[in-house]
Amino acid sequence: MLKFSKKADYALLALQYMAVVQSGVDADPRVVNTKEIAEEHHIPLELLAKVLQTLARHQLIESHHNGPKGGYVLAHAPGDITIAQVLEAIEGPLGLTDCSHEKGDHSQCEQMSRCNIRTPLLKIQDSIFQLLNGMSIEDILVEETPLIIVESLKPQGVIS
Amino acid sequence: MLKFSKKADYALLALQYMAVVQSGVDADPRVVNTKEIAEEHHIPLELLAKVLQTLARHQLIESHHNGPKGGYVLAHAPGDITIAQVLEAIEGPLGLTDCSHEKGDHSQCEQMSRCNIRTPLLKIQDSIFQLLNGMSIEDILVEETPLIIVESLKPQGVIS
DNA sequence: TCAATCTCCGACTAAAATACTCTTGACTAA
DNA sequence: TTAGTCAAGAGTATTTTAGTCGGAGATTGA
Ligand code: SF4
Ligand code: SF4
Repeated sequence: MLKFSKKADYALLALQYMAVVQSGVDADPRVVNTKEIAEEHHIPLELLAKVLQTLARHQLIESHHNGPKGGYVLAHAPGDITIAQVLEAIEGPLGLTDCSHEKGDHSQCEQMSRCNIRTPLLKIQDSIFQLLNGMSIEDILVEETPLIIVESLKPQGVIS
Repeated sequence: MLKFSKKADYALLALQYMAVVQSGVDADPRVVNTKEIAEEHHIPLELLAKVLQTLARHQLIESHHNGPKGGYVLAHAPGDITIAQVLEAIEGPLGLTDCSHEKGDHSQCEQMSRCNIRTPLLKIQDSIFQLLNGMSIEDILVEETPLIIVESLKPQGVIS
C-alpha cells in the first residue's frame, strides 16, 4: 500500500544513472539511450522506454532524437530534480487518501462529511510530501558504494 | 501509489471512533460493535468486520463476543496505538520498495545487486516510518490536530 | 429451551491498478 | 538506403484491492 511502483523505481534508477554519467569528471554531456540503461539494470526495455518518455514529457529530462546517437540527458542539475517531482511525473499527483485533492464536494469519498480523521491525515501527507520534496537526485547519487562502474560501457559508435 | 488502502482508512476511522466513545467524559468502557461503526460511517459492514477482526488478531483491539451485547474495545490507551502499528496490522509490514525487508538474497528485486538507489530509498522509508510511528490514535482524536514535526534527514528549511 | 444477535473465519468474486508487450511511425546519421 | 533511435497508443497479463457470501461458535435475554 505505501509502496513505490516499479515504474517509479525504474525512473529513479534511470535518473540516478544519467546523473552519474553526466556528472563524471569530464562533465561530458553524454547522451544515454534507453537500451543502455535497460541492459545495465535488467529492466524490461519497452517499459523503461515508456517511463523515460513520461519523464521527458514532464521536462525532467531532454530527449535528443538524433538517430543512432540519440538518447536522453537530464534537463536540470541533479540537485534541482526532487524525488517528489519524479514521482508526480510518473504517477499522478500523489495523495494519501481519496480525499486528498478535493474537487469541491465529496465526490471521492462517501464518508467525507462525517470524517474526523481527514485533517490529521492530510497533515501526515504534507509531511511526507515535504520529505520527498526535500530530497533530490543529487542526494541519491553514489553514496558509499558505487556499485555500477560507469566506464565499463561498450562504446557504441566511436568516441571521437 | 503512495496511498492508504481503503481498509487502512476504515481501520483508522473505526479506531478513532472507538477512542472517542471510550474516552468520553463518562469513561465508560462501552463496547461498540461492527454494525454501529459501519452505519455511522457508511462503510460496507462485512468489509469493516474483516478489518476489525484483523485489528483484534493483532492485539490492537479486544473482541468481546458476548452475544447481542458483544463488540470491540480498544486494547490500549489511544496514545499507545501508533498509526504505523495500525497500518502494519492491516497490510503487511510496510516497505517502500520490493527490497525493503530482505530475505537474504535478492529474491525480490532482480537488479538489487547493481542498485545504487537502494540505500537512499531505505532512508526515505525510515523517515516515513518514523513519522507514522510518532503519531497515535490520540493525535487523531479531535479536530484540533497537533502539529506534525517532520524530522528529515538533513536540516533543511522549515515546514510551518 | 430457543431464537436473536453478535464475533469469527475462510473462501469467493469483481473491479481496478500495475506491469509489461506489440505495433506503427517519424526522424537522423552514417 | 539502412539501421538505430525516440514517440505514442493500443493491447494483454498479472497482481492487488475492494467487497461478498455462507457457515460455525458463543452468549444473552425472553
Ligand atoms: S474516510 Fe476521511 S480521510 Fe479517508 S478518504 Fe474519506 S474523507 Fe478522506
Ligand atoms: S531497484 Fe533497487 S531500490 Fe528498487 S527494489 Fe530493486 S534493489 Fe530495491
